[in-house]
Amino acid sequence: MQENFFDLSCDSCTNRTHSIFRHLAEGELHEIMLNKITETHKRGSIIYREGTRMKGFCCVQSGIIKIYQTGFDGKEQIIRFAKPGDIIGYRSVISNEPACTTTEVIKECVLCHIPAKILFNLVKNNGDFALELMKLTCKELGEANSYITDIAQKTVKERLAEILIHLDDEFSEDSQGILNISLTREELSNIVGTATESIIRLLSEFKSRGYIELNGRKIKILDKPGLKHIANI
Amino acid sequence: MQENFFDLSCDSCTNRTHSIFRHLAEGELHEIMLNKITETHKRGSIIYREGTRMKGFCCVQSGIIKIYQTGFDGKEQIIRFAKPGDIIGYRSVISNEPACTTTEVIKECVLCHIPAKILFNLVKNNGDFALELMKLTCKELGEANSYITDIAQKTVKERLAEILIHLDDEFSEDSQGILNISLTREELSNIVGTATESIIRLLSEFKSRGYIELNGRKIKILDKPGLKHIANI
DNA sequence: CGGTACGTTGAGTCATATCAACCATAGTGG
DNA sequence: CCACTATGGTTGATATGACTCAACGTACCG
Repeated sequence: MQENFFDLSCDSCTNRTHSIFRHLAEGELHEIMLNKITETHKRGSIIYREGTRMKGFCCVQSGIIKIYQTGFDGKEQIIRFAKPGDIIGYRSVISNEPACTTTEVIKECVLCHIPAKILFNLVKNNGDFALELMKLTCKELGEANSYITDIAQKTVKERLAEILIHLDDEFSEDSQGILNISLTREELSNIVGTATESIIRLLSEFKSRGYIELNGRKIKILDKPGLKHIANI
Repeated sequence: MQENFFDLSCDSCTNRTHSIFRHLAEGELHEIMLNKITETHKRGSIIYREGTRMKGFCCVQSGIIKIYQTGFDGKEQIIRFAKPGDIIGYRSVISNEPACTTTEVIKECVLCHIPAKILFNLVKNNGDFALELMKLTCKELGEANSYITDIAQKTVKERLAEILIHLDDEFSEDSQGILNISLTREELSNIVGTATESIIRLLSEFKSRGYIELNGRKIKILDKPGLKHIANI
């Protein structure tokens, strides 16, 4: 973890225009800039753990973070990823509960840490921001609900195909189908909710059938419609 | 569906003090009362279906509603239940997406239908309400995340035990362990995410081991700690 | 050069789904 | 009033998807 003394101002942050902060007044933005701490975190470092009382939340400036829960036997279940423009930790801040997820850097990232107080003030005093944040949460909730249905009803093969589609949508703009996120087989299995060996077998099946191309952790989607068909979407 | 001409005023609604509306100003409450429509819905009736564009949301005055998603092959996955004091449909209103769940009455209920506009105004103009609603959404999101982990990692037996615990917590105050909600075996299987036959077999196993007592759809919890142990919680 | 983490493959096992038959109950219509 | 039908519940037999275990290959790193 390394503190940056030349913090990027939020004004010039290229993520802001797509983020939750896009409608803030100048004063509000200024308030954030005065109070935020910007840090670089290396791959593998933990931002916060399950059970932590959060004193603030984070805005992702660059990099990728995996957000997971630890199950009874210690197996991690990846809930989602955060990428530039996303915020993490806000859920626990708002509901004032200990964090129910652990967040770990999987691609070196720059994070802006923002105190809880600022979030509360924004929600209370800026109706548009409150609505924006509500929309975000509601969207996440909808996705979580859909994932419950999927995991409960679909086979591992269908789920893997679906996850590949989602990863492609989220992480491979203009890269011709190469997933711009590097995951171990075990991490893939922790998204899908299955055993590592199952993922390996299914990936090589998808490869042999021409749906994907494999090169270590690089995965290239060759036949997206085909995968969609497998995934029933 | 039957309209009640003598709507209960929100002032005197006994649910309000525990609900999202507990901190509203008098004027805001009055605004709701002027615009709401109160209706009685019989068991089995659908309040809204997946894909519907919502023009408002509902506050549950009495009864129980099941909220589910329909999977690829038509099998329903029950996401949660709504009981007196809960609100339904607000997620789609806020995120301005078509409803992603279907809601069906499982115990005759009285619902207050409230226009979307009122919800937006409250979020925008009443910071405390916005915060309260955010808290609710964040709590639901946390629960959804936990359920993803459970469904992905626990066995059917563990999940059924856990669901029975949850149903007991939610639906059997002062009824000595008798679940105050009547569900078919199929509905139980649609919560747990398994086949009806599996539920039947497991319920009779739990019964034979003295964890529960069965009488048609009436389920009585005899050994809650035992069930918690099975569920790993 | 050995160590550690990750990836792969095969074989065996088990939990759970599926299929099929049957019973109980309640509501329906002639 | 009784056959008729629909719905829900139960049980047993069978099939299979997915997990587990074990062995081994591979690559990177200090």
